[in-house]
Amino acid sequence: MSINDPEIPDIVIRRLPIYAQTLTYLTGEGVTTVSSSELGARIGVTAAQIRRDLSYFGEFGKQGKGYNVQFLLNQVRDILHLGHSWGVALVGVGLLGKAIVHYTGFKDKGFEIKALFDSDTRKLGGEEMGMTVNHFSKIPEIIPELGLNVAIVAVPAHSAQEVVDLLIKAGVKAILNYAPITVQVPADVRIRSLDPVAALQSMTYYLNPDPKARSRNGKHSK
Amino acid sequence: MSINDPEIPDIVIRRLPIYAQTLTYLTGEGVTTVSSSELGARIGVTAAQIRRDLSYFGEFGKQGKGYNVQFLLNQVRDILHLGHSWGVALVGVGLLGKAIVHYTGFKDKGFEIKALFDSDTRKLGGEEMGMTVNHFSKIPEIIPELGLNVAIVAVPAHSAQEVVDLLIKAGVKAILNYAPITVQVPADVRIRSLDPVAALQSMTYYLNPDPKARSRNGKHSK
DNA sequence: GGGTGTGAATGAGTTCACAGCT
DNA sequence: AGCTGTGAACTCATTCACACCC
Repeated sequence: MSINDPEIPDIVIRRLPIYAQTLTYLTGEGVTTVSSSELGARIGVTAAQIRRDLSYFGEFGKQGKGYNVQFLLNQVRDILHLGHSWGVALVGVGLLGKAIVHYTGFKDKGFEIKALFDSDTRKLGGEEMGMTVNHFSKIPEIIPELGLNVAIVAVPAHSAQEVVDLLIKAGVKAILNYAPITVQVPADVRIRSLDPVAALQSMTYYLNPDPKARSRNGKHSK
Repeated sequence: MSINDPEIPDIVIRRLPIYAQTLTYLTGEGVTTVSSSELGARIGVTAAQIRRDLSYFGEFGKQGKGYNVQFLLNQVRDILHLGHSWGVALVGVGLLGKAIVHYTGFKDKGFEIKALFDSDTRKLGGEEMGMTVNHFSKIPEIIPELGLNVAIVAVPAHSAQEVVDLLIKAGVKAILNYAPITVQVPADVRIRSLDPVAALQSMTYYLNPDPKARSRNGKHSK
């Protein structure tokens, strides 16, 4: 029941990292015990949802008491396989790619970038954080060699599908995509896309389209 | 019916930018007409979902024909209020913040960064792309002055809530949050968070926790 | 008393399937 | 013939509400 139960909804899986994150902050604050309603309030979901989500994986709480923060955090981390460091390939070493390589958050959380790829001949052979930049064509060789099955794609939209196809052929099973385009992957490969512009566009729907009018008549203060 | 219909599910709104993006690529390819099944195949959703989503806003297609790509794109852009440029405040000018300022994708898509804020005294008064870096304390003054109601938060987790509170008091109604923490906002404010680590963690659930074993016995090539 | 875990009820979102238009 | 727009059916997700336990 713990190994890859396909009946657990993906939407539940996507909430687990938020639970882990929040539990981590709670340990940092010295909180040892938390109830589903306290945790829910902190995350912005209902207590029932927290309890239902966790119930897919086991019984982690104590009636009348709540959850032991450290214990629950360990459990969630186990479920997500966060116990060891995952090696990651980064494709695309432009402005965004460089910011990603230098961001310490990945390594701190167990995702260590171990190989860099780009197609720009001016970048090839260059170094970032002690790693050589290899051409796309080296993907089929280097990725199996290093045993990587996680990749970050930070290339322009027009080469994203090509890059993703190469990665998948090389054995990658999880892809974080920064390119603003929908990429096709087979069912046994996971992909998540981060598109800041799409996120902004989905919020402007709710905004008054004429901000000048709003600021002029002072309606901006709620 | 076109102005802020609250019965339209947010999940539909969040798909519209993807439709707009895909329709934009289609115009670039010279495609003039598209059916719901073609568009769905491209995006990875069903034809029925496309038709249902669009039906919340009007009747944009022609039976037996499909949708005119340019017309549908214009309609979706109107719905999302993408017709003009939105002024944006950026809070946090660290590595990530700098990458954001220099990324041309925001301006190209109508989100123009017009003010920079940070709390680090070493950065204050400095410039990025011709804009001065102001202290957090200037938020209540500068944001209403420029009439901004969209903001990007790229500060460390520990100051995210404080910054968001300041922004909201200054009139911001839409926030793109890069800090890996859940931030509380009132119901009339929209917030979307981008957390690359959380995205990766939600995928490792599906992966074999021991990649060494996988690469050793060659199971990576499917 | 306080809080979990979970059947049952409800609500939300997706897909079916087809009438109707071109 | 081909494809939209949409009631109706269905599936999936959330919330209710309570037995049970600490």
